[in-house]
Amino acid sequence: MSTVHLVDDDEAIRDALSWLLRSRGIASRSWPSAEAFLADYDSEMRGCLVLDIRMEAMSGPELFDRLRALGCRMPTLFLTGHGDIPQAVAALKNGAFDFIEKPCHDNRLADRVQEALALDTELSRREASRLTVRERVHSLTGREREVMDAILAGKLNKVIAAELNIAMRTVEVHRARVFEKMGVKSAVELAQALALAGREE
Amino acid sequence: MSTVHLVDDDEAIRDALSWLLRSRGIASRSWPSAEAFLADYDSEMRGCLVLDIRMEAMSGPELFDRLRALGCRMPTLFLTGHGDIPQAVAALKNGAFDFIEKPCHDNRLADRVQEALALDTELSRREASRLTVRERVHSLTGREREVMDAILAGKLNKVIAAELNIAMRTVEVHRARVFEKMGVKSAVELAQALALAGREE
DNA sequence: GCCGCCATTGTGGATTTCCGCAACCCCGGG
DNA sequence: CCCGGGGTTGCGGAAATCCACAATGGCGGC
Repeated sequence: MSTVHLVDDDEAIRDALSWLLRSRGIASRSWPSAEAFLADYDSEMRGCLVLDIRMEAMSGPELFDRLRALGCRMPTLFLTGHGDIPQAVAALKNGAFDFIEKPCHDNRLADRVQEALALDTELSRREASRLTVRERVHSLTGREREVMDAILAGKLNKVIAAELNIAMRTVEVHRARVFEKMGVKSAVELAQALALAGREE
Repeated sequence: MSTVHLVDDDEAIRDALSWLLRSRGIASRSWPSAEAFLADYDSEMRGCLVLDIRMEAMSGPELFDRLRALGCRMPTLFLTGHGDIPQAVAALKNGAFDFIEKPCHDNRLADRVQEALALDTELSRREASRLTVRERVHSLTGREREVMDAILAGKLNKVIAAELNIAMRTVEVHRARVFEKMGVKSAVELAQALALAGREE
């Protein structure tokens, strides 16, 4: 699953890199162009990206932007032979994981790739738990969501009842169902679950 | 308060930049060397840093590292005449706000400076609230902290009492004092206050 | 030795929360 | 027309929280 996705139009480089990675026990797959990769891209892909900056037709940064637009969040390393500073700055500020000049020490590159893979693993874990919470929130009915918001605002059931113009008993029922659907046992856990899932990107 | 702190060993550049900023209504102050700035540095300073990369004696990045070690978190823009990519990459990965080559469009630089100032304002706000929470936590006695942790773990008073081998009444007292000292009225608010202050850096 | 802070506990009552049991209304499908 | 889901409500009781009032003991500092 955790794979290095290599996009470079120079076959010699693709081969050299995939060999280097294999020697470290890292799986990789290569594409000769941005277009080719886009055609194969699947949001389930896990691992990291290693993109050449200059390629015929679509460039590495452009591919990166397209992938981001598609929701891809894999850590991305850019490789360049003749890059300039604005390019590097733009890439990093756009969220690239690294920007490396060719040629470079094999070890340095492989190390960074490994860090990128580790980061992806971590990000995937967080993304998964965030997704779980989102799904659960989505499974709530409208009324339940209203009640949940009020609970998170620290309001007492009686206050919530007054605000929504319903009986306290009804609030209790919604409250119980919110806890049940969200998989928590108390308001504190609910707050923490949402805080963890909502923030910290 | 919000001031641009300019460090460059070229007086002409210092003058040009401070003039440019003044024309935008932005206050600035200049230093001719990293050492001079360090001597004046005060952790209360607010605003952003604009550092020249290459200077006699201490370089911009080195100054940046020293300041970080001192707790300075002001957004930092690096200016360079002859920088290379690894330098730019290293600076940004170290948390620099931007890395700009001289010469550059005045507008571009001034715009970025303004963004940096805005970021500092936002960071200062968050830092302040985080500090408040930390102080409050610090004002808790040992027992109160233990009880607070248990509350955040969603435990019932009776359970907490059993774990700490004390009467439930005592837990209630601690609980009340925790809420009071932390400035919240419910466990939910407590959880949220800590979640906001602890995470999201 | 007295004072203040911290930790501790008890009593008793007002308030809230949590729940099982039972219902009713409305509405969109099959 | 019956069924299911969503929203609603009542009753009543067990359990928990919240609090005012009251009090004891230890410990470090003046």
